[in-house]
Amino acid sequence: MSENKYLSIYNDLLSKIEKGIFKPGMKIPSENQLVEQYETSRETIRKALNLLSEHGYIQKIKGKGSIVLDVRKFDFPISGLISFKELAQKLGKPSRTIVEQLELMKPDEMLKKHLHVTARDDIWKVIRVREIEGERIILDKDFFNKKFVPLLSKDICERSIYEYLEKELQLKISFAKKEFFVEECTDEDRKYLHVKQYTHVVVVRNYVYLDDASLFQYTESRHRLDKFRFVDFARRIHLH
Amino acid sequence: MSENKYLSIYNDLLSKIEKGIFKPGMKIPSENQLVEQYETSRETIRKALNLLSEHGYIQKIKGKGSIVLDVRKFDFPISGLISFKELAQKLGKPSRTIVEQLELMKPDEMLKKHLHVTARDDIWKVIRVREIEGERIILDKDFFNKKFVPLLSKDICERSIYEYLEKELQLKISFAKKEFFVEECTDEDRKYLHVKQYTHVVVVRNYVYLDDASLFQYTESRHRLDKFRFVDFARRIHLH
DNA sequence: TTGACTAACTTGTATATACAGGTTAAAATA
DNA sequence: TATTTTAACCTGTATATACAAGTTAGTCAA
Repeated sequence: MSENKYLSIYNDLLSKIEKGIFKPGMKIPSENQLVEQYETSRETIRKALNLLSEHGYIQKIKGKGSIVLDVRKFDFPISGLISFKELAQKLGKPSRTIVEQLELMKPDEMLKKHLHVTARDDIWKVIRVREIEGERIILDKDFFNKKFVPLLSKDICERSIYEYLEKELQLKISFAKKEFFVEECTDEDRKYLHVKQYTHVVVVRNYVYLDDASLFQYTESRHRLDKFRFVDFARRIHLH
Repeated sequence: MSENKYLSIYNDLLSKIEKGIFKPGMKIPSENQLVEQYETSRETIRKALNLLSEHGYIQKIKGKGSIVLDVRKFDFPISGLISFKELAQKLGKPSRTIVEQLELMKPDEMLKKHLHVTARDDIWKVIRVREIEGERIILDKDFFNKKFVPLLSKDICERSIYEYLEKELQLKISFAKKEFFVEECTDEDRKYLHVKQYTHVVVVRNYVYLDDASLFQYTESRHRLDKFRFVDFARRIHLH
């Protein structure tokens, strides 16, 4: 599958945790045992285990071993970089994406600021509504610099833009910065979303960067208050 | 300072980024140059650089080097494990902590569920209000298992519980899981916070774990809508 | 029986080496 | 001059070794 040894070991162990072969509270095999199982060196095993640890799947305890953490209660991984399609698949709820707008435009002041572009650049603007169990919950406004994304179609936007960007265009999405806050409903929110009686929406500003640290996408994701949920895992660094 | 080589290098490079000695967009010295500067091995340098990369301070580019990312626009690090005291210091705004309640109690059903305790356990309950620039913005409800925290005082709660736990009790706080959502204001919210006209609050459930993966603290942090802000950094894993 | 010690495990850190593969600029060639 | 090649960098991965330090269970002695 993967030509990368430690990543494929990470993936293998992760799937064993997700499938429940390794259960929460349980010890996974020691580093030396894994060295034998995967026929590799200890450092390679440690790279895989450290990734699991950083992402909150295991806890390493010096002298004892690694135990599996309980992730089931936190099975809503908006944290990290995951597309709506991937998320919807994990949730297992009937969901749908409706493309409301798709056009090439010149950047306004807001975009010049958020997407670091000039008036000469062309920008793809995509407005999509995410429907979960028949309710219009999320309004996604995506902006791409045409320099990185020459062509977009309604069909691509309905399926998964990420899949298109990574598989077709071979863009290497590397990291994202997210900013969360709450804002009053705009007319646009009321137009596209079923906001019910709510006066506010949760806004997630998402800045997505490529491999070479160039900003190529800005997304504003507007969530209906009552349906918003976000989960985060963080480790504390002790300087000792 | 630190007896740990790669962590002290991480810290040193981090402070150079924060002080602006290494500026955003700039290349930091190559791994081999850092090997000479710090008189250590390349793997040790790489451990420090990988930490910086995971935390969003630098971007490593194969064949080229590592460039400093722009963190100034994201200078509100609620992400990660940071106490209110540490946060307030970074913000540089006048802030105050008011202890509204401090008592030893038996767990109710909610706590039995969230703190994984039995009816026999004693629980410290701390209710504090965080005031920023004179406004009551955040309501923190902390619950500690007495097994881990034998004694608490009003004085400790006003200063920093974390500092007390880590420095005095030598507890090793290791990781936390956070859950964000929006909820309708309760009477308690209205009693303790200046909620203004708002009908909802942002709730952050915080589960804090020690070194050995034991859950020792549950916190419910209730933020006034308009003042809530959260920032997140995430990297995408490519299986290649 | 109790307590101290020891041996055999565990993970954590530091080092060295080798090679793969991306980047860049200078040197060689057409 | 324009293009190709090469050499010297850069980071990424994989391996091996050594020792530090925490945990555990069994052994031995008081």
